[in-house]
Amino acid sequence: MTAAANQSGRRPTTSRRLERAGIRDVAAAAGVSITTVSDALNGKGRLPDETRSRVREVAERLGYRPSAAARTLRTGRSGLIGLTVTTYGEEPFTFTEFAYFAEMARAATSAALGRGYALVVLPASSRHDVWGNIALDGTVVIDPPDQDPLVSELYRSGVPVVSDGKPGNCPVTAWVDNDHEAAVLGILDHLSEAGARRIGLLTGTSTDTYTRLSTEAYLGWCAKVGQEPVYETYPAHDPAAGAVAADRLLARPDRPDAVYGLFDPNGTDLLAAARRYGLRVPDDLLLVCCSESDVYATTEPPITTLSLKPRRIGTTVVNLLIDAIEGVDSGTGVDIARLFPPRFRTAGTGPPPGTLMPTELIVRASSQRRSPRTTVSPPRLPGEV
Amino acid sequence: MTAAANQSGRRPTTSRRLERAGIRDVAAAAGVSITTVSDALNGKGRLPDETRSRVREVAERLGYRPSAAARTLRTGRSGLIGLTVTTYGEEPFTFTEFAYFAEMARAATSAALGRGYALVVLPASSRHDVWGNIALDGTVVIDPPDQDPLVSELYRSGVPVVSDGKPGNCPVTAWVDNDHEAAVLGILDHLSEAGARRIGLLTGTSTDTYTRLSTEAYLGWCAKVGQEPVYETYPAHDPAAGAVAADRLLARPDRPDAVYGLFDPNGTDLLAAARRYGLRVPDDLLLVCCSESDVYATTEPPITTLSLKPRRIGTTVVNLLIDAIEGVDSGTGVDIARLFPPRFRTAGTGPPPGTLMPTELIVRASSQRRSPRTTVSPPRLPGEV
DNA sequence: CACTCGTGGAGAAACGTATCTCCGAGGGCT
DNA sequence: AGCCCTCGGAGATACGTTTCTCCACGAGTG
Repeated sequence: MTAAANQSGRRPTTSRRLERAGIRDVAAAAGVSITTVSDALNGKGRLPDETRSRVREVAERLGYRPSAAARTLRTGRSGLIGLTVTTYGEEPFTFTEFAYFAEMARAATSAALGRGYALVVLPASSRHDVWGNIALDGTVVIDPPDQDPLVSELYRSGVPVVSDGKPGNCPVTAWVDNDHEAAVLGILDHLSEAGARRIGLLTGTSTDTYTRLSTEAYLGWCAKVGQEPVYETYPAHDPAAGAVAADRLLARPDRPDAVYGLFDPNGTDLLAAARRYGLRVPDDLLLVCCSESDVYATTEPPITTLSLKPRRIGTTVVNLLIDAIEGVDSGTGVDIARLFPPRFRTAGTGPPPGTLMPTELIVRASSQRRSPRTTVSPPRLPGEV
Repeated sequence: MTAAANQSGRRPTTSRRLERAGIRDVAAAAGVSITTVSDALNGKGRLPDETRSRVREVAERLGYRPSAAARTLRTGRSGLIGLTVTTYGEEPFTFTEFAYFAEMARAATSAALGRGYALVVLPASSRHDVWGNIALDGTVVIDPPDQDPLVSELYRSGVPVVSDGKPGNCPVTAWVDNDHEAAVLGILDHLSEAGARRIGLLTGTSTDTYTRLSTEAYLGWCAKVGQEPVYETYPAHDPAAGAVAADRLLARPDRPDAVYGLFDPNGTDLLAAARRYGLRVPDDLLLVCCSESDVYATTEPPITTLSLKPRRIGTTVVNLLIDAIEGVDSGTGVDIARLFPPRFRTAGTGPPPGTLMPTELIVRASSQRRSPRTTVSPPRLPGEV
């Protein structure tokens, strides 16, 4: 083996530490060329099965593991996909803080792995330039703000970017988002049907697409049905502010008789606020909030939630991204037409193709006037089954 | 520029597509050698500040981004750390399913990023060999089972491995774990002091360290105080089985008057089972379960939980791993003595160094006989703030 | 004057793979 | 007999860094 290695003209160093076997060593041991080894292991080239299996066996015996770094350098593919959330905060890294992110990230990871890619979770910015140190085939960006410099930088360096959340003004390869307008309108209609006369909204101050589109849909609906808008805003990343805003909303003189909260904790906050003001849910106040958490199935009363189906989003985003990565290939650009079937594409010329995904309203007691008699805090009597 | 590139003797191809600027291009544009560029950008070598800044400026102007792949190939460092959970299931990828994993992974990610590394979440196994395709500087393994082939393989190929959970028979570089024995004994004592006469245990069937050590501690305690063990086991990854096991435990003729549940959902399951059997908590049944979820702060009654402090674990694991990675350096092995101060090392000769971290018992109403009168569902009176 | 020594920097060898090009040897066909 | 075609495989190059080695040169120094 040493002879073979030297014969191939390298490792002139005297101190032969134990090193991982390279493709050269396999070639020498199998008595073939490097090309043959590469072809045999990767199933390329034209080789008789006998040679192929022999090479494979030798490689196995030597414990040969191809160097991912070398392969990446050569092929330009790393099999790595970045996942980042840019909007919410910097360091504390709110990932998995909200159930939405956790679910979405999990689905994305699974989808990526299913296609042979791995996910790297990255912050929008960090002290060390981690981004520059990692070879990424593409990036998934969650909720990019307008003019996100990170996205622009990535796009400029040729890395495909697919965003979760319709991008405001970022040049992304593609995007996926829920149909927020339809979702909000659906909820408002649902609440109206349940008897709501004045529907309030608990929304955020940030400018991300979700907040913006949802709020706009609400305002538009108000204008259409002739209701005066009743809403409170707060910085969505501040949990304490949410409770305060919920309180404010219910303290208004024009107190709504139904509220939709855009963020996950709004449900409990609104419920608590309602209790403070002596409002019974759903009798005096109808409640819906957007959340992926199943704790709302067991609150008192259970709260109707809007699910954004983060699993579907995560899966779709990753698949779109990988399609783009593998489509870039040798051509000068992406064959977008093939990647995104028209049925899912928004009409338009220049802007990147987007996919709108439906949401799901999980109707529970909190938004039904005539609900199966959910008593407020039923004190179950000690007794038998 | 093209002239410069050709002058350096490459790119004989006629079709000059737009390519990312390489270090050569920067060198040519700045009128220095490649070495100088590399040194200037990496702050190595001996260069006058003037040269350094000039090179930096040229690189900036050209939008030069060093190739992570090439750097990795050359240096043998990728800046990537694998994170994997081997025990629980295969495909569904239970990550972030339990709050423990989510918290731990988040802390690990943060800690890694803080030191310039990124985390890659990987499954114990997948169809595509993702492991082989990624250059990993090290790996964090959560709860490795005995004789984990993955860990062995990693260790054999020289990748440092630090495990969360004391490894049974795996050759890891280091490990971190909670002091499960102390935790269980503490809980049992706590329950005894609260008046428990017969303490039951809800535990798992799997052989991971956590389950094993906890169960052994329980059995040992029973033997010591002379109580007959009362416990039920179930496959921890099956949520439905947990409810059934909880029911079994409370249906026994030798029904315990206090129960400790080893897994996150046990609290709600036990609570539900207690209701079914008409047992009041904590009056008829004391309850403690191990969980990171804060829903137990708002259950009826609030349930005492044991927190494994996953954030601390995640941070420690990653720091230990990076210490090992950066300690391996050029020497033949790790300078372990320097990395792990004696105060945290378990005594022993051969086995890998381990760190035991404390847990925290969050005492709530469910484990206190004389609790501050937590009324069942206090109906707050309608009124003002 | 010969010498060392520090400064600033250039050259070139890896790192380990994938792949493009090319080549020899048979074998069948005309 | 000459020619082409396919099979099986070898050689060499490029991917883009980092880093080891070495060199030129000017200034002190004995």
